[in-house]
Amino acid sequence: MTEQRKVILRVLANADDHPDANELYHRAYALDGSVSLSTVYRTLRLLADRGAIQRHAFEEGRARFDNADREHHDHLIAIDPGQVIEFRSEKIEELQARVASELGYEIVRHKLELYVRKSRD
Amino acid sequence: MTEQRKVILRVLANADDHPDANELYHRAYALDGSVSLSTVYRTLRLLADRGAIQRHAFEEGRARFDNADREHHDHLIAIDPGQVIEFRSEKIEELQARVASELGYEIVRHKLELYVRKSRD
DNA sequence: AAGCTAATGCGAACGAGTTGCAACAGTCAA
DNA sequence: TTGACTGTTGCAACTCGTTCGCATTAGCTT
Ligand SMILES: [Mn+2]
Ligand SMILES: [Mn+2]
Ligand SMILES: [Zn+2]
Ligand SMILES: [Zn+2]
Repeated sequence: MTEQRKVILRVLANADDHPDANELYHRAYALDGSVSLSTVYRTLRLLADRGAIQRHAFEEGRARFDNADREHHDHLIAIDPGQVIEFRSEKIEELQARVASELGYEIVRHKLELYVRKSRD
Repeated sequence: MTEQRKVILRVLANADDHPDANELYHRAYALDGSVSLSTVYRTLRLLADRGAIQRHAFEEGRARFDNADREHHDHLIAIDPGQVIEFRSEKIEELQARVASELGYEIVRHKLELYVRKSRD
């Protein structure tokens, strides 16, 4: 376990938003100037492959990351400010499983993203 | 309306899968050698901005396109062969709206993708 | 302390998509 | 038929997030 990985892991653990690789790099670099962007990318890939963190590809190119070991949840993305809100609907999860099952499949993973704006009423 | 756009539109209309830009380029080029990849990209963006076609970003980088004027549906993606199956669940749509509404938002668009494998039983 | 392995920083390469630009095609008015 | 105007094209060069090759280095194990 190298120093760089420790720092990146610490930054990830303390993140309560959904930072992208570059943002994580800057936060890590602020704590330890020996962290490079390459290593951030490599570490993120490693952790995502192991399932230790979650990689999301919202609608804007770069990937954003969810810190470790959270229970499953889906995302509601406010379009104007780009804010990401988490939610979980047991009923939706259940219905998804039913849809898949009726077609002869079982769900391995899924992605549900609601792009929203504040409702005016 | 140029010849190139006519060809690209024809290819799109005849596509019953979810081809990416490069695949659409090859299909169009086969019909008319004067179609370039740039024009395919430009035409796809134009059509997507107008809402005439749908752009999807499944989990593999490049965008895939749904041909025109279909009613809304979501996707079930079989992992092994990469096959894409369409479905629509009125109940899920409804629950999504409710979740958003309870948080003070209204849905502008959403993305629901189920990554599945054939269930063995 | 030596040796081995795995991880690092750097810069170059990648791939999907976009863009600047000069050539070109349609459209319409004279 | 000509000419001018406008929008579209192909091509090559670019962008941007991410990955890779490689020589160097850090961290274990002995
Ligand atoms: Mn999240
Ligand atoms: Mn579809
Ligand atoms: Zn879910
Ligand atoms: Zn839907």
